[in-house]
Amino acid sequence: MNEFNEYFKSAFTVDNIIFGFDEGDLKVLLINRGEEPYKGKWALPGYFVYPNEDLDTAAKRVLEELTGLQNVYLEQVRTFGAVSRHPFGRVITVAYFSLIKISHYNIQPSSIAKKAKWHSVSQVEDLAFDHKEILGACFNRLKWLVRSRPVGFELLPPKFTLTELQHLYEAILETELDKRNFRKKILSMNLLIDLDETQEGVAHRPARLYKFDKEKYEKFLAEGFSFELKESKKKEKKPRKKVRANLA
Amino acid sequence: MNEFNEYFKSAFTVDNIIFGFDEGDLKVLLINRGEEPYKGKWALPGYFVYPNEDLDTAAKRVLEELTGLQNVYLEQVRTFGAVSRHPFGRVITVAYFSLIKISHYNIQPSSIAKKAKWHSVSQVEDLAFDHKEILGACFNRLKWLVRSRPVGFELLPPKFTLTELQHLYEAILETELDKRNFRKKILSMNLLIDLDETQEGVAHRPARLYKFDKEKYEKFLAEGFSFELKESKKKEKKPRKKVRANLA
DNA sequence: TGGAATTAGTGTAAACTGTACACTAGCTTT
DNA sequence: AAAGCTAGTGTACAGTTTACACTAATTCCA
Repeated sequence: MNEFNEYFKSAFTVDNIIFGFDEGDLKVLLINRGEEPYKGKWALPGYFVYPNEDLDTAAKRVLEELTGLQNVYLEQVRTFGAVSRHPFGRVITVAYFSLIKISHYNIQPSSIAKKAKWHSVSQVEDLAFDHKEILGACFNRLKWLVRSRPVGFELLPPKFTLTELQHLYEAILETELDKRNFRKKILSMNLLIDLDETQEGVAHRPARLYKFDKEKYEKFLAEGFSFELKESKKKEKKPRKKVRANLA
Repeated sequence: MNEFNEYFKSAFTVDNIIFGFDEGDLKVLLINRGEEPYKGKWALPGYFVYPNEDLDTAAKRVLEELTGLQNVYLEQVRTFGAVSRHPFGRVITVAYFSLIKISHYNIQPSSIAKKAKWHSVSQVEDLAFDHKEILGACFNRLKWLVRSRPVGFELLPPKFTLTELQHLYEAILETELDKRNFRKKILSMNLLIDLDETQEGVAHRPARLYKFDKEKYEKFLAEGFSFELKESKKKEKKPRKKVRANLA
């Protein structure tokens, strides 16, 4: 297999876009570049893939070195490999994103982590390389994902209010949602556990706290449910005969 | 930038899964491997990415060498890079798929193309490497895609009947569809041009022929319409005030 | 040549889902 | 005790999806 290394000798990396949610805003962790090219610019966290390391493993390593976090939601998005995307040579990058609970994030002692800072996704401009495009692709995938599966919880603290959850969806989808319809829909998934607790220290009526029923969700997944946000656990109303599937 | 080539020196390839539609069945073009490893097994078409070649370009090259076709629908799906996916060394592969009109395909004179053969997607078993998994990922993406955008036409000849179109959707979605509902939905997209022609040489009532209105579709896309299959061109019924977006 | 065979083509009603919309409840602050 | 703030709740209408069965047009064959 000596043709290996003849055709492709360039650098191979992963970028791991780290999303968080804070102050009602979707955030992304960016690194201030300390070296050329693009010295001083903000860039997405990433690193080379080691020869004996799977891609997912490399992405997790990037995350952990930056945040100390493990067991985090991770999604591969797309691979960017335009010939001239790096001015110093050919670099091919597999883009991932991670969803973390920003409250669990502690700045790490590594030199790279010290250069990291949260930015509002909506205000990011002018990143190094083609990182703006990569961020856009990841953000779009996240938008799609949040409509398809209950991943929003990955970004919230374990206990949250429905209003917080709604603000999260609004931040990701970049739209306003109707409060009553949102609650109806979310509660109809039957994946929230009402903790029978309320907020404390707020200067108004305190809201109920909920947590995500991860066990139930994973049971559903294991049973092969596709689990769109659409699906509602209805109680066997009129079981009308269904012989054929239909579109959309 | 001498760190290049220190971390990652392995092979970098694209696979391009070529889908076609024939005899009411979704087909995939597979190559019979003439060499180790997996000699004699069926495999997905793919090749190394050249150093000065974009990923999409490499995928198009793979397609063209095999089929002679250009300007074909191409979609990047996912990158496969498990350490041990190739027994002879580290190989990272970006998986693409292409949708071609099988009637336009002519066997090419190259030696590789002579080893290519169409297989029913539903009957594929036991491919080389992790190609079964790659095929599965591409097929799933195609399923999603066909519900989101009118790409099915890429797989049909320029003139087709509604029944042919329905069979295509059924093959991709692996389900039966209701004839009347399917027609209603497809026609409500307003993207089919009724050619005022009918089939010839069939032993029953001939069906009307349609073609896909590509110009109209591209105009919509350019205007930023998301264009889900769901969208129907309704004629401004009761324009009820809408102040807020809602979920799903 | 007429009837059998085959596929094309068509509408409606009921169920379900999505959307718009406004008031009361409960807590804190002054 | 009133003002300020956010939580929490239901209903009606519009739109979409689904189930379902007969007539129409052509060829084939006896």
